[in-house]
This record gives sequence, structure tokens and C-alpha cells, in this order.
Amino acid sequence: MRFSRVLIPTVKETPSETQVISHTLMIRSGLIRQLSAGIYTWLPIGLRVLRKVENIVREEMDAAGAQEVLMPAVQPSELWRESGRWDFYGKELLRITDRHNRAFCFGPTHEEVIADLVRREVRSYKELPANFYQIQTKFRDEIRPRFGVMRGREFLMKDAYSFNLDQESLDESYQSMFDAYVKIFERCGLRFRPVEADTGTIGGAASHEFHVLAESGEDTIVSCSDCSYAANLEKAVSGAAQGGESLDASTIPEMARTETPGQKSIDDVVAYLKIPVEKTIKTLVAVDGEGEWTLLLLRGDHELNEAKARVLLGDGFRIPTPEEVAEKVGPVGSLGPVGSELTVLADEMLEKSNGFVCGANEEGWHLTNVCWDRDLPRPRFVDVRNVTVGEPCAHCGSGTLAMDRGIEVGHVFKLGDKYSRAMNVTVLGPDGRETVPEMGCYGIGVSRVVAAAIEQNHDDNGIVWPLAIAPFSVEILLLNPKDANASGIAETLYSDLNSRGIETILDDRDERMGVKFKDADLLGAPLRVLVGGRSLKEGVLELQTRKGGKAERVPPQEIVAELEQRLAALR
RNA sequence: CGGGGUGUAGCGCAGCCUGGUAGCGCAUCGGCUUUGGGAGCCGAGGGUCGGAGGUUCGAAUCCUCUCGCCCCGACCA
Repeated sequence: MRFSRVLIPTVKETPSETQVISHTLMIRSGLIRQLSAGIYTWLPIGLRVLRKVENIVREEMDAAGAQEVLMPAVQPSELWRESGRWDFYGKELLRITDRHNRAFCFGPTHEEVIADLVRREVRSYKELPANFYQIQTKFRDEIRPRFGVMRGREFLMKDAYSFNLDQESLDESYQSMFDAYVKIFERCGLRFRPVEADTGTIGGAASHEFHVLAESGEDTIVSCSDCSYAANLEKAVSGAAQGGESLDASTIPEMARTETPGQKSIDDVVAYLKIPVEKTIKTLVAVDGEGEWTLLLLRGDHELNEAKARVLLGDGFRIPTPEEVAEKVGPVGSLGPVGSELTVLADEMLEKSNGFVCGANEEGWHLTNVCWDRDLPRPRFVDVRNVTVGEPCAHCGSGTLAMDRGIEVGHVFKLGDKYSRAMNVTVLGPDGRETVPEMGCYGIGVSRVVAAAIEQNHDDNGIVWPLAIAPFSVEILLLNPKDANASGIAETLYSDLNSRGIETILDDRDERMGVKFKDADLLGAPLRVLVGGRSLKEGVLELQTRKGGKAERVPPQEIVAELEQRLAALR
């Protein structure tokens, strides 16, 4: 590719609208341009990278035995009504009406469409297991798109759906997708980690997410220092509540009312009463899926995990506003479980301790030395909090938990028969009876992978692409295209590399050298060859690796072999 | 959807408070010089001041409405 013949609109300044480095660099290096909030055009160089990722995904999906299809982006509302998601999916589903006033949506995912296909076309268990995938543009009307293509509304996704006769077969498909994902992200040259995940609103049994490790990641992932345990914070458990002795109420003085004027937050109360924060109970109010009001108790220094709360209280679960709480329950800032008529759920970390401080349900008053059984009925103890750094691992017992930030680039689910049953998918089993297949679904955010790769592979001057997804393996910098000798050498090298299948961009623009260097740094091709200037006067070219290598002098007749050797080393 | 910010030349911004007919840097075009890390000088072109309405002799500036974009909270590849 010739630089002069391609639209590569690099920009010098940092754009004001970008928050993360990948977004900044994708704009600056001319990979993408925004059309509307969360909607981007991929320019020629950006598209090359996107295609690289896409092809790696395709190769590994094919190798894992999945079959590629391409489903419609626009889907009729009828299918979504069948699965029950037309009403359930909410505003994120972009709804469209056609000229006949029929309702459609722009597909955010394709469970319904694939289920419809399979129920029509697959009759026998002999055709299972089957795994269909596509690489396609999705649209989710995100509440707040941000970070460029990292969280766009329109994005490129690989989604796959497996159909299996039984649980065991689903387990196999799931594992084979899991393994394929590991290969895909390894091939992309990314540092990543698979973690146990919350199944969220999609539902289903087991689920893992694949996270690219990066400071700017929107998710927090928890992992054990000793064993292989790793999970999304939404799902992560710790061993902190296990073991230890229960604290007996008989050693604790009587419960007492204490005046705490104006002390509303846990911090306030801890400072005012001069007590350890571990002795406080935070009382939260939640409304469960049925509309029932519930008290959630947490140790003062712990945070509510809303994903866990959702599992416990049902999908319609919500946290009411302070105004609602004040009206229906009591004084916000002085709430407590003692004497409450609401159902009480307490975090398991409170189970073995005793003698707490909690709100007295009276403005400006707290209770001290509150004990289970003695002062209030022992509630149901559950895990509803976020684990914290340094807690013991629940799985191996020896390690401690650490936290990292991650960008979710892949997600695998065991869906079970939720959709296949709702959509009436059946095949005839070996026993001649109709059977509802088990489904799995497996997604990769292809466009997000590009952004995640940049988050992990850049320096102050621009992108430093891993070879596998670089738009070009080699960039030839022709310093002065008007110099016939230099130009001839560069052109020869360019065609030699092309004929060997080495993807090359030739910067043949009539630009100053500084401009070419800066643009080459931004674009981030792994190898760079300089043709012209001082070195060519001495009859040599300069070879440089993007990743901080010093320039080496190589004679023109040796450059191709040298480049091939370097590329082999980068693979 | 709540809360906040912003919209002026292709890009980044000043001007707005205190109304008087639009400016700076970069980019673009032409010329000369320069040529190992985003050149220098000279000259030129380019703006419905997001849109609509209003106040006023006069509006980028004040008022009302509206739209886009960005940021902070719930969703997700």
C-alpha cells in the first residue's frame, strides 16, 4: 500500500473528546472517525486491523468445528416476543418500524434468529452437536457510549451458538469454545485472563469472561495469588467468612441506645463513637423482583454487590431512592434491623461476629452492642458484598485475592434450554422422542479487541502493534521520493516484499522527514526500513523495530532476508 | 433518563460577563528558502458563530425553546 494513495488522516494534537489512550490513538493514527455518539467509520488502516482480528477469530472458530453463517441485522419483533425479550430487553434494543408499520429491531444479539433457524432446519439428534457462528455488526443502544469503539453502540461481534443433545455434550462444546478463545487471544498477542462471570440478564448456568488486562478496563477482576481461581468482582467470592469462632453474645454488654446527633454515614458514626468500623452494620433497603421491601445488612466497611443482590432478589430488584426509603422505612442515616418488620438479609461476614452498632430507626440515634438472637432474630446470611483485596481465597485456602482492571473482550455462556424451550426448538432423539436441545452462546467483541490491543500495546509516540494484528508488517520510509536512486531502491524493496506476501506500506509522500517518522510511530508497524539520507549515501538502509529497537545498518541486497528473519522472530 | 459541561474556519481554541458587525495557532493553497524527528519567511483562500424564535437602532455576546457532542451514575462484546 502506498501512503500517498490511501486516506490516513493522522492528527498531531490529542483530541479533546477522548478519555482513554486507545481512543486517542485510533483517532490520531487515522483508524476511525466518529459519525455519531458511539457510531464510527473504520478508515482503511483501521479496517485492515479489524479484518486481521476477524480472520484470527474465523480461523479458530473453523478449527473448533463451528460453522459460519450470516444472519440478518434486522429482526422481526415476533421472534423477540416469542422469547419474551421484546418487553424485557428494554431501551437498549433499537426498535424500527417498517413502511407497513411492522415492528423490527436492529439485532443486539441473535439467540432468537438462530433458534428459529435450527427449529426449522434441524430435525435429528444426528445433526447435533452443531455450533453456528457469525461475524456481524450489532447495535445496542447503550445508555452512555464512551471510549471510542471500546463501548460503541454499533460494533463488530463474533457470536456463536451451540446446540447440544444433553448437558454433557454442552459441556464439551463450552470447553472447546473456551479453548478456542484462549488460542484467539494468544494469537492476537494479548495479555488476558479468563474469569468466572455473572450470567447477568442473558441467564444460564455457567459463564466465563475473557478480560484483556488494562488499567483503563471498566471491569474489576479478582484472582488468587496461589491457585487458578479468577472471577469478575460481580461474581467473586472469598474465604473470609469461613472458619473462625462465633462470638458469644453472653460476653457482650446489654444493647443500648446512644445519641448520635447528625451522624449519618458509617464514617461519621465510627468517628463519633470511636469504634472499629468492623463493629458497624450498614443497613440498606432494597425492593425485590416481586416488589417486596427488604433490608440488606453489610459490615460498615463493605460494599453491596448488586449482581449478587440481583441473583438473590430477582431481576426486578432495585435500590429505592432516599426519599422513598424515608417515606416507607425510616430515617436514612439511622436505619437498623432491630424491630424492623421487613425481611432481613445479612451478609455472611456478619454471621460470626456480634455486638454491633447500627441505626436505631430514629433520627440521630444508634444502637450499640447489638447481638444476634439476643436482640434481634438471627437473619438469613448470604453473600451480597464485593470481596476486597487481600482476603483469603475460598478455593485453595492458602492464597490471597488480588484485583486487576480488565476489558471484557469475550464471554462464553451455558444457556441451557432457556431459549430453545421458549422458542420451541426440538429434535428427534435416538429414542424417537422430541428433545429440547441445550444451548450455549459465545461472543467476542471484535472491534473491542482492536481497542483493547492498543490499550496494551502503545508508547508515548503511538501504537506498537503485535505482529499478528498489525495493519502492516513493514513500513518503508522513503525519505525523499524525488531522489531517483533512493526511490528505485524503495520501489524494488516494496515489490519484493509484496511478492513474498509481506504486508508493507511505502511512505512515498513528499513530506518532511519528521512528519514521516511521527506518522510511522503513530501507525505502529512492527518493522521499519529507512531509505535515503545519510545512510544511503554510505550505501546502506536502516532497519528499526517499532518496539524500541535502535536503527541497524543493512545493505540493500540483504534487507529482504533480514526482514524475513525478524518477522519470523516476532511470530 | 437524571445531574454537569460544551457548540465560533478542516482541527484546537479566544471573543460572550460589560451588545457596536469575528480573531489566534495548526492545517490548506501559491512563491522562495530549507531538508535525519510534526520547518522558516512572504502572500492567499476559507466562518449561516449548532438551529429556531425573541429583546434591541444593532446579537457570537442578553432571553426562550430546540438539537448535537462530551463528562458523572444503572447495561454489556
